This record gives sequence, C-alpha cells and structure tokens, in this order.
Amino acid sequence: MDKLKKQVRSFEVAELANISRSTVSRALSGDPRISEETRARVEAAAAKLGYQPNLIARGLKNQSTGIVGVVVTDLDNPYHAHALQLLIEKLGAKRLAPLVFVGDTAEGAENAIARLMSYQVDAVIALAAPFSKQIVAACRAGKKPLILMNRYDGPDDVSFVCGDSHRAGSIVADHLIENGATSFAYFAGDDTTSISADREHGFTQRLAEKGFELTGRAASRYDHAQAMSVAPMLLACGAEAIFCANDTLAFALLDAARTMSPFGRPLIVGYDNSSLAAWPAYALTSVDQNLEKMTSVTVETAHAMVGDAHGGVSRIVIEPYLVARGSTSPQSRT
Amino acid sequence: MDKLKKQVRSFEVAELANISRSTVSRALSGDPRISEETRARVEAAAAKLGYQPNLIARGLKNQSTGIVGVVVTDLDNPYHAHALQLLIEKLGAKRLAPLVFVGDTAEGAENAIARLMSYQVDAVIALAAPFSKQIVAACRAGKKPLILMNRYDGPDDVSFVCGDSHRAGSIVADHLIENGATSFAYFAGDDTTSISADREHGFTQRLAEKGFELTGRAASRYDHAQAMSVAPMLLACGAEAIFCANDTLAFALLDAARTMSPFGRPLIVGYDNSSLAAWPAYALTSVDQNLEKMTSVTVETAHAMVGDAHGGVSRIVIEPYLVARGSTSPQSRT
DNA sequence: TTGAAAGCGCTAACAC
DNA sequence: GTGTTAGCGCTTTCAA
Repeated sequence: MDKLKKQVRSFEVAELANISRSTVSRALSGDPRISEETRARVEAAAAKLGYQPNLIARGLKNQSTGIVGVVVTDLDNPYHAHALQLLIEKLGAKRLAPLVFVGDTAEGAENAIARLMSYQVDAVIALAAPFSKQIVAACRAGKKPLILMNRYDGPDDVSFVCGDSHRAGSIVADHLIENGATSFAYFAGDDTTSISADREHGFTQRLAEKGFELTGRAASRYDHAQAMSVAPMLLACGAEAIFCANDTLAFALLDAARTMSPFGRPLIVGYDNSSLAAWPAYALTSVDQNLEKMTSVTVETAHAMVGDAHGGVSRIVIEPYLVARGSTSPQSRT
Repeated sequence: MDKLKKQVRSFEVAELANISRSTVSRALSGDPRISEETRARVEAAAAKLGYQPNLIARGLKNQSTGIVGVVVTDLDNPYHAHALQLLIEKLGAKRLAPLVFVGDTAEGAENAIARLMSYQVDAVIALAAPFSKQIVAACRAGKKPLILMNRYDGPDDVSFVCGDSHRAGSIVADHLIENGATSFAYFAGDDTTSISADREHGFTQRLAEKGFELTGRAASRYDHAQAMSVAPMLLACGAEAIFCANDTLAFALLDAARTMSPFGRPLIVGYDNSSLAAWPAYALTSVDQNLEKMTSVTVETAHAMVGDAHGGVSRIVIEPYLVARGSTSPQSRT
C-alpha cells in the first residue's frame, strides 16, 4: 500500500536548507533583508523538493486568499462564455484564481454569493448577472470589493465596467442612415437592464436628431426559436433597417427574412459580434463591445481593489465599435 | 470612517449562545451528542448573527477544502461552455466549489494544475483538455483524484467519463444507410485524441460490415473559416453522405454545399448537437453525447473520490444518441 | 453532554 | 540577516 506522502511543507525545505521556516517564507517572497547566499540555498532546496506553498494556509494567515469570485449567467450565450474565458485568463496572469458560480435565478445568485463569501474571496466579479441587487447587498455586508461587468444599475458606490450602449445605438443609427435606410425598427430582448434600454435609446435618439422615428418594434426572449416566431410581425412593418438588441435575435431575423422573401430584406445589425456573425452565411454587421479590453480593465480594477478596503469606486465605460458586414451593405436590399 | 467589522466568527456565536466554540461547531455540523435544547440555541444565535463558517480555515484544519479544480479548453466552443455550465451547477448541488482554469497550451495546463494543487483542491476534473499527460502526472504526484471527461488516453489507473464514440460512429453509419446513401465520406478534425479516432473508426467499420468503404476524407481545424475552405475538395468526391467529427465542421460543410450547388447536397451529420443544429437554417442531424448525464456522472464520481485516498478507479462510458433532422432527410438530396 | 487545548501550514511582529 | 513565537478560524481529540 502506497504510503500517501503529504505535499511538501515549508518545514521540510527549511530542514534541507538548514534554516528556519520564516527564512524560507521570506526568501521565497523576495524579502530584501535575506542574504543572496541563503536565498539561493532556499530556492535550490525548494526546487529540489518541488515545494509549493499551501495557499489555503497562507490565505488564512494573510486574510487574503487570491481567490476571486466570478458570478456568471447563461454560458450557452457565446458572448458570456467568451467573456468568462478572457476573465479567467487575465485573472490567471495576475495570479488570481477564479471561483466560478452560475447565478441564473435569484436564489441561485444568493446561494453563489454566500459560498463565495465563505471562501473568503478577495473580490467578486459579476458578469452580466441579473439579480445584481442581491450580489451588491451581499458584497456590501461582507465588505468585499465588487465589480459589475456590463451592468450599472447598482447604487453609486458600486464599481462597474461596461460598454457605452447609448453611443453604440447612435453609431448604428448613423451607419444605417449612411447606407441609405429611411425607415427603421428595433428588435428588443426581454431583459429590463439599463444597458439594454440604452441601446434602444441611443438608437432612437440619434434617429430623431436626423428626423426619423421608429416605424416598428418587437421584443422576444434571447432565443432563436422564439425570436423567429416573432420576426415575421416585425418584418411586416416594412422598415428598411432593423437594429437588434443581440446577435441571437439578429440571426433569427435573418433566417426569417430569408424564408419569407428570399430576394430582398432590410438591413440588419446585431450586437455582440459573436463568431457566428463572421460566417459568410450570415455576414452580420454587429456592434463589438471590445470584450478584450473590457475584461482586462475589469481584472485590473479587481486587482487594484484587493486589500484596498473599499478605497475607491471606479466606474469605467468602454467604447464599442461597429463591425460592418454584408447584412448592411446597401445592395442587400432590392 | 466605517469600522470594517470582520465577518462573524464562531466565537461570537458561542458567546451569544453562552456556550463554547467546540459546541457551536458540533451543533452546526449535526453532531448527535448535542442536546436538542443547546442545538436550537446555537442555531438561533448563528442565524441572528448571520454566521457562515470560514471555509478556508475549515479546509486547513480538515485537509479538505470542498474545492474542485476544473481544467477546460476553448470556451468558444459552445459544447465546452455548456459542459462547464452543467459541471458548475452539479458541483454546486453537491456543495463543491469549482476553481476553473483554462489549459489551452501545454504550459497553460501545467500552470493551471500547479495553481490547483496549491489551493489544495479535493479533486480535479479535466474537461476535454489536451495536454492531459501533464495533468495526469501532476495529479498523481499530488495524490489528487482526477477525472478525465471525454478523454481516455490516460494510463489504466486514471478515472474517466466519456461517450462511446465508436458506437456513435456506427449509429451514424446505420442512419445514413437507412436513408439511402450508398457512398460516404468523413470530415475529420485536427485533433489526435482517441475519442476522435474512435468516431471515425466506428463509422468506417460499420460501413465495411455493410459492404461500403469511404470514398472521401478531409481534415480541418475546428474552425468555420478553415473548414469552409477545405469543404469544396471534400464535396468534390461526390459522396452521398458525409459524417463530420464536429458540428462546427458540419455547419461549414453545409454552408459550402449551399453556395456550390443550391439544389442538391449530400446527407450531412455532425457531432455534439449544439443548439445551432436545431436552427431551421441548418437543421443538422447530430450525435448528442448526453452531456447532462455525462456531467452528472462526472460530478458524482468526483464526489465519491473525495477523501477516498485513491480508493478506486472508475471508467464510465455514456451512450450517445442520434438526433435526426433535415440534413439527413432523403429528399434533401436531388 | 460539554469545555479546554492542540494544531492544520503559513507569515509577521518582535527579538537577537 | 535570521530565529522564535504567536495566531489566522476552524475542528477534534481528550478530559470532565
């Protein structure tokens, strides 16, 4: 029977290097008061034994675990999945470890956040999470830094990083007008977030400035099947251009338009620039929120806030940009 | 300035209930030797103060953290993202917390696993991870239970849960033959996993049994653009039916077929049954690996292995099933 | 049935 | 520049 030898402890490194445990700790954490000679000896010993500090013990002692809680919703949405992947990578680069929970329902979120607190996370990142109310409350109670990503409905003292949805709406309006559209519709999602309202508001406001108004509007869950069943009604309004709250809605709209009238359809714009948008079968013009930058900034903010016992609040807005493709090229209408 | 009051410690509950810390611990963990009366008092006090045990401290003491490491690749693949989501949910139900890392490259994986070990995870789940070699080695060295999901190239003493790819291949062959195909091709991915090889092998073997052989074969990265550029060559072989290693390849193949010859194309089958497959624009027949079951079993296995200091190895195979859609209906060819 | 005390592995204040 | 010691918050023998 295999004697299950425990992981190497700092004590054993100390023994091998003929030195005390504290010196090991200091040498390995780069304390300047350690002589070069001993540092080398300690490092050699550590390497030889394959010593890796026990981060749980360190966390207990330091009151700082290096763990960051991440609350996320609906990973079936490729946009969320991609954001999560970027977050994980960028956290890793800062030597932070993500404890991930899914908070799709109110008690799900409540539950997730409770677990996170129990694990003494250093900070919490809530990624496009509904029920941010609960999360905000829990983080406030537990004095944990919280960063909302792509949501800013929290109170004034909550940090967030999000895209400028309002501006995105107006960029889209300009693009459609430039490409010759003269009548417009909006395809909304079923969420009631401020982010989502801003998209529409930015869009209609810019239209108004140019002397146009919405001739049609519909709403649907962010779900291909439901969106397709709603689409015909929206198309029936005859608008020359339609802005969709989300790529999922846009794909459904394109599919519906294709089957209804194969030889002409409105200009269509989506939101999120998911990888599908680039597929030739869709060639969907879409707003890119610059997730790369958004996640970088989020992680940097989280990193900065660790330890900063509620030092400051940062509220950062990232500029989105439009990726124009075939779905809004003037000749796609006939 | 807000006196940052620490989280509630078991000591404070003890004080409020006029009892010792040990009794609090026992009462809350359901120790049978505690009198009903004190238990009630302790529970009341705990609830009143909102006490949540510090899981980091408990982890240090118990040598068991309740944290499970999850190593995953390529969350842009919706199949992986969905699997991760299910894993997280099912781990949560078992009161386990997932520490997630992305292991896309060899040193990425190496790095991830090192972090996991430092955090004293109770077990590791590797989800469709390449570089499982490194992971296997690290878990063996650290004596951590490891479960490979959808990979079984590890040594004999490594547990895994995976789909029966070989059988899936033969199910697909039968389906295509039933639907009238008499010549066949295979569209392979760029991975060299046993799983992937099995799909093809199961397919060709069943074809052989029925007296057929492959008339065409191509390979591509799992990437829409690359797959589309390879597709024409494959279509040129004139096979009446094509089995793809993956839905991504299948979508690209469908797109390519549509543009090349709008009025007739081979029967096409994918693998993973991603949500796109159900969209009417694709209506792709695809193999469903039963992720729901696969993840359940994986989590149960992980749960069972925690503490079981390398008690046993479990190697479980989940039956896949075919979801037939329009892409293989006989009339789609002409 | 409950309390006192030790200790998980680490780091940091305080000696020297 | 390095060692000694205490303590993070919890559970769990061992005593009572």
